[in-house]
Amino acid sequence: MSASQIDAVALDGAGPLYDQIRRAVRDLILNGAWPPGTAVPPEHALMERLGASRMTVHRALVQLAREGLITRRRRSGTIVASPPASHAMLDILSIPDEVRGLGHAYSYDILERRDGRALRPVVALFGLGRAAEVAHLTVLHFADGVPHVLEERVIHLATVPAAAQERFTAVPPGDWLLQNSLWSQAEHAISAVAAEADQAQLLNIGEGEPCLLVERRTWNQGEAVTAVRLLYPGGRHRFIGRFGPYGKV
Amino acid sequence: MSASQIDAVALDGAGPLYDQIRRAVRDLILNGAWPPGTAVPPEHALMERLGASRMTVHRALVQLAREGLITRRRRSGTIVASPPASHAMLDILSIPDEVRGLGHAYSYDILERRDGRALRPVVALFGLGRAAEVAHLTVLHFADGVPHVLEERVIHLATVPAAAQERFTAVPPGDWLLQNSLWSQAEHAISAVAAEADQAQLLNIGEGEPCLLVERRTWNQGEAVTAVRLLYPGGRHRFIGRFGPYGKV
DNA sequence: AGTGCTTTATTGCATATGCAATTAGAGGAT
DNA sequence: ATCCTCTAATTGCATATGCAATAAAGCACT
Repeated sequence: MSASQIDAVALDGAGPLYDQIRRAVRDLILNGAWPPGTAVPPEHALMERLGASRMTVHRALVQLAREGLITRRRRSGTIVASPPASHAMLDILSIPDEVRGLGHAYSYDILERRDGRALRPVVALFGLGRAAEVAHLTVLHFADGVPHVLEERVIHLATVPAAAQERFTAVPPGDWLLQNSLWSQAEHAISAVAAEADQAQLLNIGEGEPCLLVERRTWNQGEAVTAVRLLYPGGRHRFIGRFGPYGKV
Repeated sequence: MSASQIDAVALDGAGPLYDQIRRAVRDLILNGAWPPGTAVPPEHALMERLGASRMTVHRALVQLAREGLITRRRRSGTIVASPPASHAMLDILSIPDEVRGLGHAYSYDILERRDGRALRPVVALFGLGRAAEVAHLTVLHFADGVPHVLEERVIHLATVPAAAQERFTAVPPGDWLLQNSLWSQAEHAISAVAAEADQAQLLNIGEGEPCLLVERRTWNQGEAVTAVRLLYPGGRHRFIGRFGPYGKV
């Protein structure tokens, strides 16, 4: 832990001390200053730096650990955790994982790629400026060689400049983005639609057959990152979630 | 707080003391011994009863408050909270609320009701005994008079005996169950299907049109409570959720 | 180099103490 | 009764202290 890292922890004076500490550390993690794997200063160091008692620092860190942002081990210390790759009711962030989890062999094919100015609907989707540079991608994912899901994706190149050079030959764009970009907020919508002719052909189903459509938009600190539409053949897929009265189980 | 209520708090000796206390109180809430609104003993009372220090009791209760099971106010004390009526990404537990939230007038119609022995598929759904008594209900929900969602429901009468007498004239069965039954676990699945002829007619859409199908099963302490299939016309509905890398936002 | 022992840094847990903030309820004044 | 004030019950927060558990790091000996 370098001096600059511990000096970055700064309180804002608002609310209880333990919560100021919790938010200070949380913000350093969420905005990328402390990427996953970074060592969080030990309680004694934070204690000195912040002039708080150890129990107060402890309380803040224990809470962050419960929230999953950090991992703590006796003697080893505290490190920033890797964000979980799956979420709540929909374990669909990584399509390779999803397919392999079902016991199938995974493969994918980039059908089309076009980089350039954002089209009007994309601009509307994110509220971008008219001149925003984006990458448009169409990807078909297979399970045991059978079409599994059709992905149409837009990546905002101003937010993820490295994507302009990336060919996505080894890793599909969704997984690549998980590892090469930060995101702080996402929104998704689920609906049912009838497959259009070209989509039906790609997915090897009949035109008009019901499909699950998952649309997801992702931002980092208010800046657009990516938007994706995933079209699943309805007969073959269902999303399952379990929960209790007070939240996920 | 009667003596019987505080005497019900019992530790199991497993793990940290604060966590034993947390689980003891949590279990009393989840299994219905302390229904919503019940006063939880003040910290001093629990302290004496359990022989723990106030800070330890405090830690357990603060955590339960963060989890949403109890509400605490200075001087007033601590009470058991009402379970939230909506969950995670899918705010679909109360259809009246859902419809009104969209700005429409809500109404519903019980199309059919049949009480008796569970049919074979229902038995399989829940793993019930062959002789289990259930209520089968078909309900159509309207938004501004337009069909909104078709509900097919099964209620396990052994778990919710009061449902046998209830006519569901004032409150639809989903909402009635929320208020008149306990549940500790639920599972739901979302898929896309084509509307069958009779369903399409009820929903006033074309046969074969894509629909979102939400299937939910609910248990209390391992005993089946209810199962429901909700069929939403696909063109008209989408479920939206927002979340961050570490969970719901 | 490896092997086993000891030291020590770090977190986990529980207690005791004190004061602050909130507000229900008691009691008093009108 | 109504309003006001005061009291006291209850939770919220921070500190200080001590010990336990864990495991990394160092060290001694082969």
